[in-house]
Amino acid sequence: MDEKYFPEKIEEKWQRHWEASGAFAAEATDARPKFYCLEMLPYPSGFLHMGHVRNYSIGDALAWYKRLRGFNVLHPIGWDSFGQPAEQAAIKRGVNPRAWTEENIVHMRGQLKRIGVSYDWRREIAAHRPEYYRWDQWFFLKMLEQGLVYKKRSPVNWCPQEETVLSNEQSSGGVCWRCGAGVEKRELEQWFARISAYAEELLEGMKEIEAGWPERVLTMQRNWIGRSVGTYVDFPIKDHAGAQVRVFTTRVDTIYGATAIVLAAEHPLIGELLRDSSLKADVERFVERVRATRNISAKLAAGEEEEKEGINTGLIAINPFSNEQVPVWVANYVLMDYGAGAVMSVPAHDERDFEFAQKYSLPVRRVIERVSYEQEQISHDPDAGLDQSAAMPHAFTDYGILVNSGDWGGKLSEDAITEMSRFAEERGFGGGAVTYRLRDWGISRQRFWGAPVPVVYCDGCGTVPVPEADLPVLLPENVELTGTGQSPLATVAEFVNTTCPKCGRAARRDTDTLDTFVDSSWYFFRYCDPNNADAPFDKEKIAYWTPVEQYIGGIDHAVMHLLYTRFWTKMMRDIGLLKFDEPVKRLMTQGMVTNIIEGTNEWKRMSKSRGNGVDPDDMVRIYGADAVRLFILFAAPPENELRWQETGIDGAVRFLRRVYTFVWRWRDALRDAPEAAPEASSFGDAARALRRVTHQMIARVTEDFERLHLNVNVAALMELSNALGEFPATPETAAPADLFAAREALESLVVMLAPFSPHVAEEMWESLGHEGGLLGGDNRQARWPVADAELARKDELEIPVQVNGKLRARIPATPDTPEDALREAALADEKVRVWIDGRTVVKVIIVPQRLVNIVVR
RNA sequence: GCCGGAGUGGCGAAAUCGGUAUACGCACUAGACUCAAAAUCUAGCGAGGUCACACUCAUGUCGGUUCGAGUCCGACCUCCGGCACCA
Repeated sequence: MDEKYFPEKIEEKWQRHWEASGAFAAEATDARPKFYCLEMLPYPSGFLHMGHVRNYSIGDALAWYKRLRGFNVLHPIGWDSFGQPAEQAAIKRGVNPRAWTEENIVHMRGQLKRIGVSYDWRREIAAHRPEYYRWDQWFFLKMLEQGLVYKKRSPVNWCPQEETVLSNEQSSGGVCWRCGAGVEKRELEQWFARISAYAEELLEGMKEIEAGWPERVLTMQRNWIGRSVGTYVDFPIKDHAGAQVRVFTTRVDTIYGATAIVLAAEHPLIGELLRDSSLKADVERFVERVRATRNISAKLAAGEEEEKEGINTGLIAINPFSNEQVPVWVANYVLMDYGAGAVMSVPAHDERDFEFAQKYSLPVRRVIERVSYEQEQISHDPDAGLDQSAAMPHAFTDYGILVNSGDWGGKLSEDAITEMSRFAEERGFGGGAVTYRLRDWGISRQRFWGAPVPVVYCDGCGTVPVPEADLPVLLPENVELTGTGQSPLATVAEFVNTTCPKCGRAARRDTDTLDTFVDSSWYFFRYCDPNNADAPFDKEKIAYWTPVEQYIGGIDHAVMHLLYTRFWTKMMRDIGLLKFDEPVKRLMTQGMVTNIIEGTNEWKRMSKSRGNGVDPDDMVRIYGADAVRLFILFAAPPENELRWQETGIDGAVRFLRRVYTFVWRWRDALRDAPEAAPEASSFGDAARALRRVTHQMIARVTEDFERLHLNVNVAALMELSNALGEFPATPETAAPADLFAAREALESLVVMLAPFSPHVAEEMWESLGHEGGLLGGDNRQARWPVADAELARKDELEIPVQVNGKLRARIPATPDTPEDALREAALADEKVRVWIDGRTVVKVIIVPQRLVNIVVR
């Protein structure tokens, strides 16, 4: 140990020590309790940014804490190394995506090591390596076998910028999740994973993780799944024997108000039923126009709503409840892929139908009234007192009481919905139904830099899965990438042309690759057994390590990665690979790291293009990794936005330097400190006070670690350091009991500092006379200090005294002062007397060890 | 529009249960050391009020419950995030 704190020297030394001693290596054979601490794996863009540093500092603090508490901690890292940026770099700059990716990984791995994150580097994985992606392909085949993956032609989201299909989750809000371009609709044949089959379970499963996941992530997933309970009703079509239109509604109670049936433009019945109609041409022209405008959702992205447009098909549907005849329309506001692709239009009770009816002068018929006293009275004669001629200014969408609804009049909406639904079922023209907004996950991409879809097309045998033994289907080298919107693999004859695994004749390979979110859906299972060549992982090993105790990452994956991985886990359970339902017990979503944009007062996420980025390497060079990490964890609670202010790092450096100086000053004297705690009576007031703070802070840091209140933890460490600074004994004059108290405080401080600033903590620990490091080779033990509640207890208290809830005085007491004595002392206090003299004391409330409140009148 | 979350000093923030509001840090001010600066150390730092006390006010606003509310309940305001023709 040098006299002065030189981070660069210390940090290099301990990084080497950790690597050489395997300090962070974990095995599934360990007898200690396990803890799986996971951070979202980075995309190897080439450079670590402050958001990464924050993410990994949070995870690392927890990993260190758990290790020091005696847990066997799995803390791995890897690379989400397939994906667009590599391909874009290839197209724009002609680089080789594999070489580009590998170089980036090398650079970023170096950066991570310089920050000193405690990963078990032996477990490092990268999605773009065949040893990894062959298992993506393996899962694909398993799912194909189970019918959980299928191919279908349908309108899909197309990013014109990246020239590929996107899933619904990746085009949420009408824009590409990565590049922000407005997404178009295209009709294409694509592979889908049947996530919708798990909609109910994904919703139900949230109960299990509710306590450990942030409310907003659960809410976002709940909304995304979009469960909706309603009724479907079949409307027969007049003059077309057997033909009928199915509609879905959550408000079957309003069905007597239906004045039209409205179909989505893509509805299959349109072509079928209009064959002989004179309106055929008009309707078809309209349908074409709607489809064309749907291709551009940039408007949608801007939050604009399209104007409702429709056309009457001339067809007539019959309301099975009222037998009324209503016209069948086609309109742009009805979506084909939700519910039944058709709705009953009830202008009086639905805003959208109302707007549509206004435009096309469709009748508005009120069938629900607000429940009021008057309505109660007329409920025997439901249609009495209704002014049907009165124009409604807008739709009435609340529940209420049915009117003008045949035999159902007078019923409350809630009851009518249940009863009418049952009625429809009994009569065979409908029934209760649950629909979900969640649609299947499109997993094929027209891109090069991904895992090839392991499927072969044969003229004789059709679609043939690649046999497991032939995996991996290798991504070819040296492919020219032009970015034309075609799957680049289609241009590689040696790749495309193959033989059919079934009949052996010439056949063609599928030229799409898998969504990178497939890679990230199961990567943390692979960490448990990263080199397995026979299976994605050994079942026993993942049974030991998973589920993940704590997952840490950005909120941006709330309904992408975090939904897919839950689905993937359930799928793996169903094919017998594991035995639980939810992969992640606790989730923490860290806040953004922002920096001010020069010349403004706007704080925005750090980014190179905005010019407000801060390079972690620079910060480490100037302040040291320990100070940077400490500052990041101290500056704000982990889930809040963190505004980058470099003056704050100075504070962190000052604190580390102060602690370092304490160690330097005391280290020699402490060698003479007694091993065991001396008699209680031998401690002086100052030593007792120091021990009190020490044990109070141990208790606080330990509790707050469980809640990840890391910023408060750092504050507690600073308080402990302040207490050490105020300790009047000096190394030269200290009595044995003083030395004991000082060592206890200093060692507790050093150990508790390790999760935040591990290098300097190791250095100080060594300097205090300990060998082998904090996680010590053969000497693996739980070094986290244990709080002694007795020692933490104050022996002299100042009890606040309130009069009518207002603070008026403080009286001295001890923890065992009896209540009677407290009451007496409070009532006798001079300052209190001023407020109670001449009044009647009604009662005195005493909260033991906390306060006295005198109630007077 | 619907669904979530949050409003506390100049700033980042703290306050398991309702029990001394503002811990810890940053910035700032003054002092010590120094020829000087930096670094370090010491002290101060919610607002009003006072020589100093006392006292009054203060956790977005208004009301309620309670001996006592940053914390619980009701209404409202503002900000942030998500979804968005989902029938």
